[in-house]
Amino acid sequence: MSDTKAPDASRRSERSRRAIFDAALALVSETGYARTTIEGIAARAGVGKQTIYRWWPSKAAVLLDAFLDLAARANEAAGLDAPGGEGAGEIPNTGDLAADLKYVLRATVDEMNDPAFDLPTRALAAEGIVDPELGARFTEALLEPQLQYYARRIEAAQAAGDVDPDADPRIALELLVGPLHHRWAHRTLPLTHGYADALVDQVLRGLAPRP
Amino acid sequence: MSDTKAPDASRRSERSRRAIFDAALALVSETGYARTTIEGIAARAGVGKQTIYRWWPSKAAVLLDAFLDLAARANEAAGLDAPGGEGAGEIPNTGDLAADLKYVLRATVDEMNDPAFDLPTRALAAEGIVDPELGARFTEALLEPQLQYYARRIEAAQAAGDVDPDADPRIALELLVGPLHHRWAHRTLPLTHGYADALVDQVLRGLAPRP
DNA sequence: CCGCACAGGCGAGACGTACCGTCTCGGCGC
DNA sequence: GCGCCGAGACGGTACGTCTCGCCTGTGCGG
Repeated sequence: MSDTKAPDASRRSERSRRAIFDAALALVSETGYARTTIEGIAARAGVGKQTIYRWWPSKAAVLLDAFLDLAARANEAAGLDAPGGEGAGEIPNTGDLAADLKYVLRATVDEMNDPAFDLPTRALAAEGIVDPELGARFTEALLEPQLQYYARRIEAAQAAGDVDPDADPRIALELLVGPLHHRWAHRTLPLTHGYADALVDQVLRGLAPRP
Repeated sequence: MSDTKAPDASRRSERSRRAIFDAALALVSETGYARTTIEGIAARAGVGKQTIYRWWPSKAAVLLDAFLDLAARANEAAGLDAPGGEGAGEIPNTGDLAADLKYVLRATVDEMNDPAFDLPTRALAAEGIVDPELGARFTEALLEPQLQYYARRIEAAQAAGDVDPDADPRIALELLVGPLHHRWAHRTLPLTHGYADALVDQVLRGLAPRP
């Protein structure tokens, strides 16, 4: 109904799929997203253009899948659930909420300052802002799982009595992540570890249990 | 040195400049930013392509200037001076900080839910995320003046003893604006007046003066 | 203060290039 | 042998540059 024809996924070439991901990520990091073309990806991957058009609706969709594949493989290679990277994992719970959050936010700051992560992420975020469908996939597959880690850590802190049980964990988590993304997106001020720490301290003050 | 040739701005046609702004804004709101082309703007404005390429480096730069021009004229029409935000002005100071902030954040929520504001802003924000030079102009001319309104209102609250004098107004303001932009950009959850209110309440709890 | 001369911005559109998205081939692997 | 594959031709669109005369604002000389 929606598509006039559906390709047979069971006969899909895994070799081509991976080659397209590699080529896409390489071209974006080398020449930038804007100058990366589908024809260029196809040529670099040694693949026919139709093979890309058959499986993806847009250049951004290719890059998103390439990014997800990269994250999945990174997670897998990292063994189990060692935290830190963008594939990331659960937020540590040492019992010191402030320290745990600072650890994670500092890691996020480092990622945002790393061009290898920064450039493709900017391309995807920008496309997602304008294209609701792609943005939904981006949010669902990459952003929201990340946010849930914060939610669970904050709920654990509530259970431990470190955070006001009446506080909304969702708002709390957005208070941590929103300002960081804001500085990153609009480049208003530099992203430093000191900023991450100050942010955590200020937010936590508002989350303290009431007497 | 930077440009091989600099056009003579004193001989510039004001009529063409305005026609280009009008055409750009009309086309973006009618057909969307992605489908808006420089050739289309030129044709709609009754202007040669070269006239656009002579004065602007990119489609996004045209739209940014058109947006700024629109804001400037709106401000002018709104009465006095007070340069800065698109329609905005100084944040009211009724003595009730929470109420004042909720008023402004609710207005921001309304703007973000208004397609006439939402669509072109998304286009500019997306372009600014990817293009540092355009992003800097966007931030400098539109975003930062807006943020300064918050800074001044928060500093006034500090002077009045409603906010901890040790709190950093910059971080405080990002705590208000960051989460809002985050929801807007990534469409994670709906933007409502209730959310704006909850945000203000939570942030203000962390800003209360200490005993 | 006026009118003439001209540099240069103007509308229009031709031009070569790049990439789009579609389509059509054999060929080859599942 | 079905259908995905690599390869690439194809028409279409928009890019950014360029080349026309036309026309207008600026500045000079009277």
